[in-house]
Amino acid sequence: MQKVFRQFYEQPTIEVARQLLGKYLVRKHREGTTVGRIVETEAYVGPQDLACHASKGWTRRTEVMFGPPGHAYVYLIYGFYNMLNFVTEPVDHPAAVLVRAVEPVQGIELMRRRRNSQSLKSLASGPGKLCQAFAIDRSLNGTDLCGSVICIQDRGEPAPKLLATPRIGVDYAGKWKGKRLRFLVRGNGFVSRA
DNA sequence: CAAGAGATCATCT
DNA sequence: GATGATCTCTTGA
Repeated sequence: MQKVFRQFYEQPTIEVARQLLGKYLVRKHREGTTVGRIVETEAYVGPQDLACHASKGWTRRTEVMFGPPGHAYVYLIYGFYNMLNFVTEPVDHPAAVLVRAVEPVQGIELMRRRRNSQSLKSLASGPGKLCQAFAIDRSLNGTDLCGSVICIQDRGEPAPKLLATPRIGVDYAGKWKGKRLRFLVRGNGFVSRA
């Protein structure tokens, strides 16, 4: 039950994305604490990565990615859904890991209420769903992951078996669209898609 | 079950 | 003024 330190996030983005699988996302909120086991992530590795928002250069939106590692990058997509990312690598290397799915562990009733859904599998099996279940929105952009609002716990379980696939929804990214930068826990039923 | 449409808005051009 | 790192619901078989 060890909180992950900042130096974990400073590693190469792909390493962070892989090592996050099997760790626990902890979100503290006045309504209660929600916890999920991370089962799916995607790496957005830097300015040369055409699928990474930072490939467009520094903007107010991507500012957080240019800062120090171990902070949350949260943005709104399609006018509806928030996406939760963790900033990785040293200052001035803009990169992040998108957290795409978790297996609900604690605060399940709270998640059901927020998601208006009974099915355990649909509570956080996708980046938008996850943010809804964990009450994460743009107001949390820039949150320090070494604080108490959002953090990652290593509960000491051995690294799960992985599967690497192309990332979802980045068809516009040219030669980067086919790169296998999406990582899932093999055989886990809580991923957004097999 | 698969496919398609529609919802809705912050951000950047 | 265009455009998404998505999800849900409806349709039709």
